[in-house]
Amino acid sequence: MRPHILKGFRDYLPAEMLLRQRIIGDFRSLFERHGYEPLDTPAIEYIDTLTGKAGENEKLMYRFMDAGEREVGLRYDLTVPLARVAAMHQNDLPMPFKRYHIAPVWRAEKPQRGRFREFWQCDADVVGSASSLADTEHIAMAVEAMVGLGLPGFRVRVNHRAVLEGIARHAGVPADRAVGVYRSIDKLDKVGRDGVHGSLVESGIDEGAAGRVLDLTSLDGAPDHVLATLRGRMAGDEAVLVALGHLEEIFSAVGAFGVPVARVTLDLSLARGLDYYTGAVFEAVVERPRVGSIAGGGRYDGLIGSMSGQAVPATGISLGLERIIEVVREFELVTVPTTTALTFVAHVPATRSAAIEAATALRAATIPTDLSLLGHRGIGDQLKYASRKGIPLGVIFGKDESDAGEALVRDLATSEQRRVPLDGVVDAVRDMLGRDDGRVDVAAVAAFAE
RNA sequence: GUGCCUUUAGCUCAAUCGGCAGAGCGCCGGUCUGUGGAUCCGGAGGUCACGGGUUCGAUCCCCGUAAGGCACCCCA
Repeated sequence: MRPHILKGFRDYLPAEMLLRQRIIGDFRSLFERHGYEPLDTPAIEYIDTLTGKAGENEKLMYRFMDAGEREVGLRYDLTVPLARVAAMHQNDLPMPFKRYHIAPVWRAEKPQRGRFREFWQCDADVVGSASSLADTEHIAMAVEAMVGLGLPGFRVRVNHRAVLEGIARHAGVPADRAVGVYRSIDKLDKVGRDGVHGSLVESGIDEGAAGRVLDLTSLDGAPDHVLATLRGRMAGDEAVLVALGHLEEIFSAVGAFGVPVARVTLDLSLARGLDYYTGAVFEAVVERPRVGSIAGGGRYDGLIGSMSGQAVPATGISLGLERIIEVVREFELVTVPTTTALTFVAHVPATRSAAIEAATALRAATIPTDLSLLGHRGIGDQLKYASRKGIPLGVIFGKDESDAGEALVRDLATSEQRRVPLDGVVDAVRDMLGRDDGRVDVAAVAAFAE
């Protein structure tokens, strides 16, 4: 049988893994810095748990029967499993419960750049708080994640489901047509006013309603100004006024988190697909490369209650690892070492024991050390191998030095070399690594001023 | 899921208007007699994605499959 890999699934070779792990590590520390706790859940859930939440997207769900005739599915996102956990463990989780979850999810999409059938999401959610502060913190964390990596040109668009519903209602769109309307106006960016108008009319919305929807959703300007305008137009619609209040709180508080405020915009055309959203929704996008949204999220106050029977408010954000990596690659924002070792211990047959002992001492000192497996070949070949792998330092056990109870510590990039006694190897290595530990080198962060 | 494009050595790409496929880089070996990334010499490696068809003969034409990509749909 010839080796094969499924469409939309990938192997991650070491060079790729080192970059992925670096970024995952960044996100994990970001989440923990904000007081979120780790959670993991099974890849597979009962199909009942997964269905009825994501609307039309469910056609992309991997579902099958397990060997015990149970109908199961691969998780489609990390939010539904969280809701299940929250519903099952309510009494064990002090509310508000803040958790992060970094793990793969599966969707049977047609693959494209930045779009895979197996991909990783990095989620942070708060369960048990209806406060807009939770939503704001998530937006701020998304911005911080992107600023931290130096992503140029990203924007976070923010909207509110109830505002969207209010707009449709005020425009005179029949309730059963509202979802189609959201879908159309979501493309405002892409197809423009005329395009949206056309598709609205085509879907059976009358000209007047289509015009009113467009007038409201394309309101432009500073968020507080737009929100004030909407307040005037929607006076008397209590649900909308409450929602507008939430948006006002978000926009007035986000600056205090230290994020560049210009990156966060109110966009009344933003709809977002997943059916479970009930409140504020957000999405982060970049113009280049064209990989769609790189993060998204929102409030879903009804989801947990649909499983436990007890209403629990919740909100969260999801960072799309693969798409963010696409941007990082496009602009070469992060360089990671090509290998894990910082030193390479070379030796010849006569010095093998001394080399093993030195490697053991280096490892005990927590310096990642590659003990040469090429001791039967010349020192030159061994150093060639080490430098090809990108290991910064070589520790060389030649016959002469070894007889004198010494070894050579060599900087493989500059060829600078020190002869040190055996018990001084660890210190010499530490010292030479100190100047350039060969590790992370984050490129200069792009300017975010606007 | 729909439409279109792509698929030649490990990588990036040539060529053959249907007649036994090439380069650069990389890789392996040697040279350079304890230490490399240079030079020089030599070498391995391709069922031209896979399966069928047309043809005396197909990598090149036709059909199908797979993977990658673009648009749509949707989305991280």
